[in-house]
Amino acid sequence: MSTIYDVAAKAGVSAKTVSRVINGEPNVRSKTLDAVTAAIAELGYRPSTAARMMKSQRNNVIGFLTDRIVTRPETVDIARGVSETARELGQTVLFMTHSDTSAPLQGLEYNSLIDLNVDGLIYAAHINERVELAHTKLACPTVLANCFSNDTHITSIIPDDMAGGFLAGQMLIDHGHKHVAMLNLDEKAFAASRRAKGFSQAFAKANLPKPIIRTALDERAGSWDEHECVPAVLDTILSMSPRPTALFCGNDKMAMVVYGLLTERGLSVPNDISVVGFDDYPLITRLLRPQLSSVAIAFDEIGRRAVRELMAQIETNDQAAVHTTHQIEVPGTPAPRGSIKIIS
Amino acid sequence: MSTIYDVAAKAGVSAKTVSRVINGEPNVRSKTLDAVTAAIAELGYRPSTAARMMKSQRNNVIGFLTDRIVTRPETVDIARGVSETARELGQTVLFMTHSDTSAPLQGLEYNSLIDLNVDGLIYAAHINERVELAHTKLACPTVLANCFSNDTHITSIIPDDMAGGFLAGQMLIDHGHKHVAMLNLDEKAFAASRRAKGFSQAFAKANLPKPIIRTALDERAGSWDEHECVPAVLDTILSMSPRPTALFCGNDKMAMVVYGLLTERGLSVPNDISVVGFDDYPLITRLLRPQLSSVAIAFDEIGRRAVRELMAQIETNDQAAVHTTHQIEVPGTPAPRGSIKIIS
DNA sequence: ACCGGAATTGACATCGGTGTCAAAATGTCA
DNA sequence: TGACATTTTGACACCGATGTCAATTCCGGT
Repeated sequence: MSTIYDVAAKAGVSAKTVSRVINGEPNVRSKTLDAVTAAIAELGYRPSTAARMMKSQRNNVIGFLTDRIVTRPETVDIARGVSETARELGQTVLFMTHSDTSAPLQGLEYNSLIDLNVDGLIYAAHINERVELAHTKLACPTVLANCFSNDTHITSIIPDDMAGGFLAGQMLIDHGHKHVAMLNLDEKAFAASRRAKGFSQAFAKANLPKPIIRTALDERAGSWDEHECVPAVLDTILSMSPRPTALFCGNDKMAMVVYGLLTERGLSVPNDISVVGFDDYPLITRLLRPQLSSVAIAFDEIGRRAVRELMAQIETNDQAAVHTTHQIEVPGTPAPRGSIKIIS
Repeated sequence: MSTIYDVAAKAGVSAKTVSRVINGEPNVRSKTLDAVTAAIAELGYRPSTAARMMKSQRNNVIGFLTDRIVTRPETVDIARGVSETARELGQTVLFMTHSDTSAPLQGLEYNSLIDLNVDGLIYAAHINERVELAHTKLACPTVLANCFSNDTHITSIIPDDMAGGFLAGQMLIDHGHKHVAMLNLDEKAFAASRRAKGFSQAFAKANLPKPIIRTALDERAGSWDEHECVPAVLDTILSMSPRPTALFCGNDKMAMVVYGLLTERGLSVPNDISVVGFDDYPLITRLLRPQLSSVAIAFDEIGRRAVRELMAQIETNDQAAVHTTHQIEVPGTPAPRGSIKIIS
């Protein structure tokens, strides 16, 4: 690999002048500029990032730390948004996944990122909930994505689950549904409870009866379980009278399970009952028959906002001040499809 | 951030001695060692990677470039394997996704990685097929994951699709199936054709009739299409006599669509017909009812092998030689579940 | 041709480490 | 205790870039 000195020698100028050309500084005679440019092209020269880093202290590298990458479309989409926006802003992203998820901003991977001298860090969780941060003083500017902290100094970008739940409800109301039920995830979880709340609000606002809301939580396992809880709760709902005309599931995965259960019970979607999911995960919503209606959360947009917020922090070099709103909510979009029947 | 000189001053030794301690070099008096260690601890000193990089030329960083990260469980699993193995070997991984997928080892992201001075590079494709490499001379040691090149100098780690297809066939044979059909992806694609070939071989080896193999390819779109092609081809297969007792789908996504189509036609899985997928993508195989039988490809293992091969290359510092086998095939595992009926 | 001020350019120090090699300290044995 | 081998340590150059500031060149105006 050729260095700035090779270029300087070849162009018959000093290293500093080459440096000027590279960085587009003014006050370089056009003849000199041409000679240097030619030498650079001829040698295939690229400035060493290492040396650059050492001087400037700024690396143009931001870290992206996530609690889980596997099977989590949320984090993948956030990562894509981060990656694209970072590219636009001339930043490089260093992706890492926590091996030990017990503490968000600690551990091997966190230290790796700090050691690599990232200018800033984005921490993304696979589920929108509050995280406990051990450090009171962070090692670098930090933005949270899809999770939040009670520390008001830290900016976080989260999906607007309440508005999302509202949209799901509105979608059903728009199709003429009046008596509906929700099959919720763990209602003690932040995101799930907010979705349920928004869902209810849509019906309240339309002066319709309060929807039935049930949780399919396995108390022991701490999560919903497609083998026992969901079938049981589903049967309870189906046996109600009047039977709800539509079912809002806590997320697309649960909706997928519900499709199978309804088929087993001889009920068809949407003729016998309409179904709505949440997340709009294409692998599920597009491949199910009929296609599943859902509410899309723009996780890539969450990633984009996170990068922009982070860069703003890095540039002002002042984490504490500036931000009046330290919690930014990104809205969702309704995606109505064949799984909702129109009731006239 | 404190530097090696701060530590040296605090410990009352020279910078070089501190350097010796950090790198665990021999010939340091234990008293000196203690003093330096204490000073390091007290100052919370961490060596600057930038400065280190500049000297050593080795960064302990490897690049991971992928053609697509979105909705592709394959690449995600490869990434996980890479990430974990790299950690074990003390390497840091720099993840990047191609913005322009036209050429595998070119473009903005490729240059970023090279500029950041990665010691080596892993290129992962979302589909196992041949890639055309523009460079004859690579900028750094490179290993391909889930794709391969005709250049025998380049090591590639790929799934054994043929053996996988064989396993799918064997799984059906073990359950007593004799007349079966395969609903294949694009048969001109490398992976798809190999799966079909392995599938046929299983029946040939068991002296059973050759399975029916059909492609659900939309010629214009260049890929299979769940709205027209799959239903049409499925109907053709279902109207055959004798009707096949089982259906091997080119991948799990197609199997998921087939579930919906069979339900629409009043057929139930597995009582009326058995279904097998490929990839064992948990989101699909576990959530469908009945759970989908599939063949799991250990993509994380592909990632692991890729890192190990890459490190071997970096250490011998000799890309061309050493490797007699430049193409390593990772086998799959059958995952039989409720979607296969036992025929006695 | 000469002068002053602005535009260009280059010498050199610097960033934070590591390699080299010589100097200093220590240990061993007669 | 002195001679010599061995261990331990530090001074200094260097990696490849950029910031500083002084030296040089260029230019128009007299």
